[in-house]
Amino acid sequence: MSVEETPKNSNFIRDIIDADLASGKHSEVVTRFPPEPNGYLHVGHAKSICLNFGLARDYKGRCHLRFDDTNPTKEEQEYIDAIKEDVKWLGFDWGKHEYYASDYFEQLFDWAVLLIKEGKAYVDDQTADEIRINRGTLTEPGKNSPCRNRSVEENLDLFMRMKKGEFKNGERVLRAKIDMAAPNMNMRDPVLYRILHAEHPRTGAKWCIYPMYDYTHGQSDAIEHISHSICTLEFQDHRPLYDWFIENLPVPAKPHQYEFARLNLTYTVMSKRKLLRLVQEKKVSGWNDPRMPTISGMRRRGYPAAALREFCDRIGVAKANSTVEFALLENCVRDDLNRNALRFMAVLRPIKLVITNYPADLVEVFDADNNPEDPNAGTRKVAFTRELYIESEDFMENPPKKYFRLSPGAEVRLKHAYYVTCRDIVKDAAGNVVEVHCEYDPTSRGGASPDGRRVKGTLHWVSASLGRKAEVRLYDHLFNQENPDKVEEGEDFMSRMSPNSLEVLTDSVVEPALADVAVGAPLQFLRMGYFCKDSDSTGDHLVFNRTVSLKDGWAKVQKNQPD
RNA sequence: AGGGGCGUAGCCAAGCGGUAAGGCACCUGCCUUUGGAGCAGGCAUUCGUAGGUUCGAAUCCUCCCGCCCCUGCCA
Repeated sequence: MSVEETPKNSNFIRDIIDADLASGKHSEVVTRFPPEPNGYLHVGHAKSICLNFGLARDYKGRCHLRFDDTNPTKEEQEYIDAIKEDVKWLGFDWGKHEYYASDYFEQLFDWAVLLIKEGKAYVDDQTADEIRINRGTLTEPGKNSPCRNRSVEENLDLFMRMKKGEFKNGERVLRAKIDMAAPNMNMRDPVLYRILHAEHPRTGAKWCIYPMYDYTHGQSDAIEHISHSICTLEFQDHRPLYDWFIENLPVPAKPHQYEFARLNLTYTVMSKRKLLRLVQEKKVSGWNDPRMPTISGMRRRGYPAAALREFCDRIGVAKANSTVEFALLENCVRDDLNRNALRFMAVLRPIKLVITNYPADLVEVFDADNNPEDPNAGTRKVAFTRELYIESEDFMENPPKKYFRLSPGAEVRLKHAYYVTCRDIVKDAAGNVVEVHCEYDPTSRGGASPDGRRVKGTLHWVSASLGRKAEVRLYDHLFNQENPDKVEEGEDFMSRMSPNSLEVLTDSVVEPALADVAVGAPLQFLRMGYFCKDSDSTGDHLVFNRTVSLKDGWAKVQKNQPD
């Protein structure tokens, strides 16, 4: 790279790291991705994963995977397993650096005892309501707890008894003694420990008091010697508290927290709480429903991991709240799939096409390229017969201007095969066209004619007798407006769910070779979009998910035409 | 005057005192056995607003305006 060239992924965090490395403040970069295992990861987490692991990769440092498991009432082993699978699938490797905040419970407890001994923490007997009321408001200072000046001995005794399980949930908490009048609410004697008689996925019944996030995160960073602790904007106000613990405890390192704006995407919601509701209220089939913005949903939908990584690179990292258009994500997906998806022909909504001058018993086999973008992808054989299926939208009895597909008298090319001209149509009693009768030009074999005449329309097709039946699932946005949270008084995002987010086609017909493709492998159904075989497929029932449609130039032509 | 942040094109986003990168979207052409892909071109006289400093300001200073976050024993 030439010196005057700007690094393409420049962002403020890289600037900070460059400065820290140059000044000698740090000699290596150690980051961490710290999910709470209370739900599945979504594309917003992908941004954080790519940022943290990407920094570690580029600066030859390391990135830890650390589960923030301090609240056993919400966390589950299922989520831990799913998170690990998703990070791996995204293409990142934490090596041996898999940690849990719960690994540090003992140390955190000892440090809490130290704070008590130094008069910097106290046990509070107030109820949750009393604590809330006495915290004050944004414009008024809080009131000191009546327990604030307990003796060290009494605090120690009470805290030990909390640990031993002598009190019920909510009866007491341990609080830091900082400043009830601080303008930053986080500094008004924050709670360090609460009593939770709950089984923890990893520590079982060992503890009945659990540390709060604020008391846990920075110290965990320090224990792991994290150099740059990166989190989202809403934690900016917590940074003074993060620093307070680092300054007041004998921690082995002094990590620093930096904040960036979380990802928002149009036409979807991005909070685990809301996604959990969609799952619990059965609005979707599960966390990995292909319509979900979860990493597992996108994987099942057929989004390549590389496309997600590319997306995260392209959106950048900054501090301004922003909402990225879904179209950018789709562009990344198409860009990857165009290069890598194997092409096949599949007729989603079939209508029969009969070639009246083609022998009834003849089967011709043509070579079809598997990927015109990649000569190394080779070719496959496709069988051509007198009766075929074509896409019903590829025939119009009374076509509008610029429609260059099939219509009475019009000639089109059947991809890889022959030119055919529509000579007749057959309708049912209701007047619907059920068959299109054509004549083919034997000299156009392979898809080009000796006279070089121009045939603009090219249609995909599947042999009626040799094709396989298939179910095809078409997906659209889960929500019908860009920002699902922008609702009237008394409504919430659930009221903006789209009724058209899933369309199931049960009469599709596909090339027989599609029976053998692997679940999840990237496919393009010519002219229709990118697809992948779904895990619901069985030996005799094929199911395909539409990953994303192809860009539709015809739709644009129609849109820009008056009438 | 409660505190903390942020305002560069329709959407992201570089830029860090020397005269507005890049991507997506959109628009034009060309090309095409996918109306896909590809190729070429277009798209901010101006950086929330108003002043100031300077030979020179998106970059520095001041005022104002707008938006986001914070009163869990969630993270």
